[in-house]
Formats: sequence, C-alpha cells, structure tokens
Amino acid sequence: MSMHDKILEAAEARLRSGGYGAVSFRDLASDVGVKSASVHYHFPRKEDLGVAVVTAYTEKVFEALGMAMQARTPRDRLAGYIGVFRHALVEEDAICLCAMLGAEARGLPHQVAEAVRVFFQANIDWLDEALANASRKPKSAEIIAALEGAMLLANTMDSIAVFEDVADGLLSRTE
Amino acid sequence: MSMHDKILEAAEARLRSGGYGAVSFRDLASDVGVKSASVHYHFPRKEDLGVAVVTAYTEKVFEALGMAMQARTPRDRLAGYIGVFRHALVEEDAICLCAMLGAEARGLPHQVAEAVRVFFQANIDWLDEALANASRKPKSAEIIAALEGAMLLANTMDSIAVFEDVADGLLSRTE
DNA sequence: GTTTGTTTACCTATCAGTAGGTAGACAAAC
DNA sequence: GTTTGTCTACCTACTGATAGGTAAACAAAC
Repeated sequence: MSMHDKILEAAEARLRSGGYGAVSFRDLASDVGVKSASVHYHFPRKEDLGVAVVTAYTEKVFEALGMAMQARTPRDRLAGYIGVFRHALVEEDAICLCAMLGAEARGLPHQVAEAVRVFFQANIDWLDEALANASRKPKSAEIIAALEGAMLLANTMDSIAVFEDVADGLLSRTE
Repeated sequence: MSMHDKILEAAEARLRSGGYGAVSFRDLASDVGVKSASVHYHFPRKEDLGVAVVTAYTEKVFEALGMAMQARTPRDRLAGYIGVFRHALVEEDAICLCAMLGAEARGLPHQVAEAVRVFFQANIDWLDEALANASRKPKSAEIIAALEGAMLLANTMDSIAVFEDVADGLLSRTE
C-alpha cells in the first residue's frame, strides 16, 4: 500500500476513535513510520487530510453498498444497508466516521463539514432508490438517524444489543 | 451566578459545539473573564471539569424531565421527553452534550466516559418508567438512539426536519 | 550511454502558538 | 489569622506548519 493510503487509513482510525482534535500529524507519522513533515508532504494542511479521509471513506462505503443494491426486495436491500453499518461497528470496533464528524460538524473546517454533509446526502439518495418500490418504509433520513444513533449508544454503553434492536425495528417497518 | 457555574456553562457550550478536545482552560477563562489559573482553582484537572459538566447537564435534563413525567398518558410523557431534546437542539442550537461525548467515548478519560454512560442509563430508566403501561412502544434505548441520531443528522445538514420526522415516527408507534 | 533537469518522497531543524498544569504572591472576607 | 478566590509568572509538552536539504528515480538531450 502506498504511503498516501497508509496515512489515510491511520487517520481514519484516529478520527473514528477520538474525533478531529485527536488527530495530530506527529501521531499519524509515528503510526506509519515516517516524520510529520512527510505527512505534510502528502496532505499540506490538516483540512486537506480531513477532506481526503471523508472522501475515501465515502467511496469505501458506497463500494460495499453496490452489492447491497443488487438484492431483490426493498427489505433485503435495507438489510444489506444495515449490514454495512453493522460491519463498521462490530468488525472495525468503531462508530461511523461521519457520525463522529457529524457531531463535531459545527467546529470543523468548512470543507470537511461539507464532505460529511455530502456523505449523508449520498446515503439518503441511495436509500431513496433502494426502497423506491417499498409499500411501507420509514423515511431515508429516519433510517440513517436511527442507525447512527444506535452506533453512538452502542459505542458508549459498549453493547451492540441496542444496534440490533434498532436494526430489527427498521426491518419490521419495511416491506 | 457563581464563577463555578459560569465556567460550567461556558464549558458545556464549547463541549457541545467542538467536543472534548476543543475545550481549553485559556478559552474558558477568556469566556468568563478570568485567567486560566483561576479555572484550575475551581476544576484542578480537565477530567474534573469534564465530569462536572456532564453531571450538571444530567441534573439539568432530569429537572426538565420531572414535568414531563407528570403527563397523563405514556404518549404524552414521550412527547414531553422529545420536547426536552427538541429544546436542546432548537433553542440552544447544539446537539445533546452526551451525543457529542458518546461519539468520543473511546478517547475520553474514563471517569468522563462513565458519566456519559450514567446519563444514558438514567434516560433508559426514565423512559422505562414513563412508558411502563404503554400498550405499544419502541424499546427505550431505541427511542434514545433515534433522537440522538436525529440530532446528529440535523446538526450536520442544518435542518431540523429530520428531527421532526423521527419524533413523529416515535410518537406514532407509541400508545 | 552519459549527462542534465525534474520530480518524488522523504529527512532534520525550527518556528510561533497553545496545551494542561503549577508555584507563590496578593487581597478581601470571615 | 485563616480561608477563599484570583493574580502573575512560569514550566514542559505538543500543535500545525515551514524552510531547506537529500537520495533515488525518471526522462530527455546530447
């Protein structure tokens, strides 16, 4: 993997566990085995790094969502969507990057906050399309809010039970 | 208001807009018109300040919830509960303190994270009691997750519409 | 095929600014 | 005269960011 990508990966991990303020060029440099000036070579300003991480994260998520869109019924597509979030929470043991940055949105550099907004709008659009011919369903923004909130609570209480309850609730209201 | 309380108020505002890392003793001192050493006099370590803010916030929220518990039906009590969160979002123009700190929980000093956990558990307990004799209702943790997620999304997209949609959805599933 | 110029990807060293935190002087209140 | 609250003055550690340099890779010119 290129140094560029290794830095992005390390930055995503630190962002997701501690937020924007918890990411420093020196820590990232140490994570990937270079000096902080070299991190600045790849991402001149912290804002550039923030935007790049969110953009890469968005692409990664929507690549995973590509398969979920293939499912036959709206309900199965929603189950696939939920699965992507569950994987992020359980396998990567961290909340969604944009849940963290969404909470901090008011204090973020404008371009970073805008990238987060784009992520959520893209999620709304994806769900609108995936559930277009459902006979009964919550609004797309409601689904996202429920899942992001469930991650947040699961993260704090250190229990994924609440996430599964929310997921079941959403699926039972969709067909 | 005492200097102690003025510092708590300023710290809450900064915590809710930028997170734990965005709060500095110097900024707080400037906010309330003293020097940073004086803030250290009231709250020796940042962790002490963090715990005190969460504790005071919890008390403030549950004081407001006291009235909501008086309502006659489970549905009305839920409406009152939602109203407390709506007020925090709309009137104070910020997400719930514990939504922010819950997202950052993994990177917080242990006692602060624990205070946040206590806040959420107290909310679960409150809802369990308020909706005890409802004939139909979401689980308490589901309600909290939905509302916290709705705040997060509303904060990022700068639109309270998603919050109202989530609130309506919760009320329609409760009676 | 060797010289020349350019780019990539890093380095060391340093900057001004800010972080949390402390020691000790001081004045007013009790 | 002791407690309370604030001050000045300082510390060490770390922040994002910049300057200037270097070794290797590559391509074009001769």
